[in-house]
Amino acid sequence: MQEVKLSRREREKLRQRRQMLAAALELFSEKGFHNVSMHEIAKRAEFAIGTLYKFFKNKEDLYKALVMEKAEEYHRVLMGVLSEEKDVLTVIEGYIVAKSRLFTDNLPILRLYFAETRGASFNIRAGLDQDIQRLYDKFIMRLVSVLQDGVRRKVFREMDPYHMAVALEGLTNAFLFCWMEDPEQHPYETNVPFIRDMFLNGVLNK
Amino acid sequence: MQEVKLSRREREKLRQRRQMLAAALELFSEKGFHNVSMHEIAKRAEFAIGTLYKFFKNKEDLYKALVMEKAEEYHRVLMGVLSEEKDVLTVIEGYIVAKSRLFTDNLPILRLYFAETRGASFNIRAGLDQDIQRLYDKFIMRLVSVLQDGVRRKVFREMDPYHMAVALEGLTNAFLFCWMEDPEQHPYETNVPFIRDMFLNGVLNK
Amino acid sequence: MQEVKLSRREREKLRQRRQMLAAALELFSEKGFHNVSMHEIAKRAEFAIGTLYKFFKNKEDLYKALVMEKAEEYHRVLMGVLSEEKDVLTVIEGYIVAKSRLFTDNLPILRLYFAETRGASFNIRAGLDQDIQRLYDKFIMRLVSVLQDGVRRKVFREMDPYHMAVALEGLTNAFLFCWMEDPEQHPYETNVPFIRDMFLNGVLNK
Amino acid sequence: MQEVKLSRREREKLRQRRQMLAAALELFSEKGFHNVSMHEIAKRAEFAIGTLYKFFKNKEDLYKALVMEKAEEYHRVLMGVLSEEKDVLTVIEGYIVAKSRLFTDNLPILRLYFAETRGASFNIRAGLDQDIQRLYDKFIMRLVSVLQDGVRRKVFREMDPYHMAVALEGLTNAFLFCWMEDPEQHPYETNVPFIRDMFLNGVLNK
DNA sequence: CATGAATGAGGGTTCATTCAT
DNA sequence: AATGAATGAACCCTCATTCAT
Repeated sequence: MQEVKLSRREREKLRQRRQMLAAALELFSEKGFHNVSMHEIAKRAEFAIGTLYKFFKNKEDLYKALVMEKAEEYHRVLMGVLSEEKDVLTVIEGYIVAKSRLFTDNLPILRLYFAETRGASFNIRAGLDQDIQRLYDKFIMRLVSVLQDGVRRKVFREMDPYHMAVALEGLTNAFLFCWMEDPEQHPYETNVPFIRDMFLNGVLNK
Repeated sequence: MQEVKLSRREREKLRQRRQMLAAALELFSEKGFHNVSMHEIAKRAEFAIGTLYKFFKNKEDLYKALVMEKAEEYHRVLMGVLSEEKDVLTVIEGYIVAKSRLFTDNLPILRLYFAETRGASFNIRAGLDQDIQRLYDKFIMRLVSVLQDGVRRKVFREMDPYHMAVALEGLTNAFLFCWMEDPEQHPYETNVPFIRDMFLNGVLNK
Repeated sequence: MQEVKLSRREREKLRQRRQMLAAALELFSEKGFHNVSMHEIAKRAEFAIGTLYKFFKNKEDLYKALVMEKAEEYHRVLMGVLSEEKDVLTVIEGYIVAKSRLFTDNLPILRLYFAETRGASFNIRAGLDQDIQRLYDKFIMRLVSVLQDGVRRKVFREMDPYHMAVALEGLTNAFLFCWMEDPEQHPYETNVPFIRDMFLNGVLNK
Repeated sequence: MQEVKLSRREREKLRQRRQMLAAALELFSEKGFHNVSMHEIAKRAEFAIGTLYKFFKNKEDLYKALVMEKAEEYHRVLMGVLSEEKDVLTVIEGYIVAKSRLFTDNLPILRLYFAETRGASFNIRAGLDQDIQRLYDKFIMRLVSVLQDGVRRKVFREMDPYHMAVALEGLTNAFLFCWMEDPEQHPYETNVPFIRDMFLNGVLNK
């Protein structure tokens, strides 16, 4: 929508920015934040180092932009799925499928994403943590409300829907981690139904 | 037992080593591997930088020693629990309890532990990854064999025990992460039974 | 000739490089490789340490560049003299004169040069040794062939021309060392004819 | 003579000192002054580092002791030869032979010796230079007086005997350097007569 | 406005030397 | 007297960032 309004100059800028972020993503996911230099990024993106600094005020800022951008994309996709007006079970399955696909399509960013949302996020000083956390909390709240709805409709047992959400997150992440480590051995097609059944067995009203 | 044999000199050495590792753990878990300097660690441990290098031949070695030491301790504890000669359900519950306690008692090291066993560890070049991975693989295999036994005894449904293990890991980790982030909100006492029920509902033979 | 083509930028670069090498030469010849720090060189050359590393990838590289540059210059000059189409005696005398002048004009580099062509250069790990050695070997072979020519033409006695070359080198070096240590006492004007006579008395056909 | 007076304690001390110097010589001549650590020397000599420092107040002192000891030995030997009551020609030949033998027997120390008396002696700060220089000057003066005597006796031409000495030094060193670099190619047996003839042709009265 | 040369703080590491035991 | 653990100054080098062109 708003894209219509962009001048040629602004579009060009955006293209350059994307190019830089893409180069940075490649390098960061290959070698990690601290093992990549700004010069390296500039070179890979085919810009001068000074130009890089015109777009991002420092290395941390670049990193944050990179992770946030992807986090927002994920957020958008997953929130979209959770907001569909379908019955709970379909929504849940849809969520599992969508998340799996997200992983499958974006392997490189995932290490970064998890490095930040989970555990090992001391790479980067504060700030980023909070922004991502906020996004993630919003998402969890949405998931909780979907599950709560399922409880209200007696599709699920009487359980704390927050716990249910945590369980679902744990199950999906665990299998997707397996897939990340060895895609052949743990294919998408086996994981998705297994996660779904495992989850539903734990929560469905008998 | 063997400690009786240690000379005063050796005991002193061990005490120093522990002091250094403790200082390093504090700093690494506060700021991450790359944001901590050897000088900083030496200072916090109250030794000269040269003394630090007498104990650990370089920064990576120190880090590896730190993480491996803890990993081996966890491995020992959890393997012990999984090897008890009790019925499967008791063993599983015992495992959940033990893992919870391990987390509860060792919060600082956990970020490091997860940074290494899970995804985002480009912090350290190879080597460590592999050693820890090997330990973790061994543990998973033990867990798989416990679950497989449960399947054979018809306690559990006919399911791939590896998948079951992944599911159990996913559930425990997810709840323990929650606890890590906000211990008050997600107390140990609520988490353990929830994890257990969630897991068992998914796998028990009806 | 080719200098005409250099852009202002390139000329500036060259000037800086020369400045750094000059500073390094001063310091190295004052205190030796190991007693000079890169910071010291940078400071004396009036550049930041980082700039120094833009030009030379490490300390050894800088040292090697310094020594090789001069070695090549000497090589060029002396080879030139030995290649002139004159009678052997003139060429030999020309060589003695040229070598003396080279010493006289480049006192500081000489200690380095001798440190490398002669004996005591464990300062620097391999590599340089070989490159310089190769250059020096080439030069000696040229000298040998000049002397051999003299033997063929019956100007010199029937002697091993390699031995003659070694003798000539020994004589020139010895006198030039004396001059290096005390230029007043052992002036160029007395040394040159003495070296020539001494050498010729040893080799001339009577 | 004075050794008779040494107590057992003092003899033991001397033995230790020699052991340390021997270890240091091995290491220095293998790797050069700056690439050998005091710990390394202590270890090779099989003493504690502290004991090393009881004998030599610092690394430079150890180095100086090492080089001076050998220098004095050489000095003694060569001065002895030059002081024999024989005719000049025999003395000169004796000197060439003795010097050759000294080289042949003490290859390891030679690189150090030349590093200090010639050219590349910035390894060590002043002090050593002067002491060795003084010794060497004494020796040269002795050589000069031997040669002067030859001139007086009309064995040699009317030449500056100092120049003659320098020439003799240059010739012997050059051939001995060749031998150092490739002992097979430049054997002692060919070098000695060549040096003698070369020198004598330059100086003998016809 | 894009560029990339220049900067220098700060990191990991070594090793000569001291001193309590 | 002999020891060797402990020290910390100083080294080489990297890289995020700035700014004149």
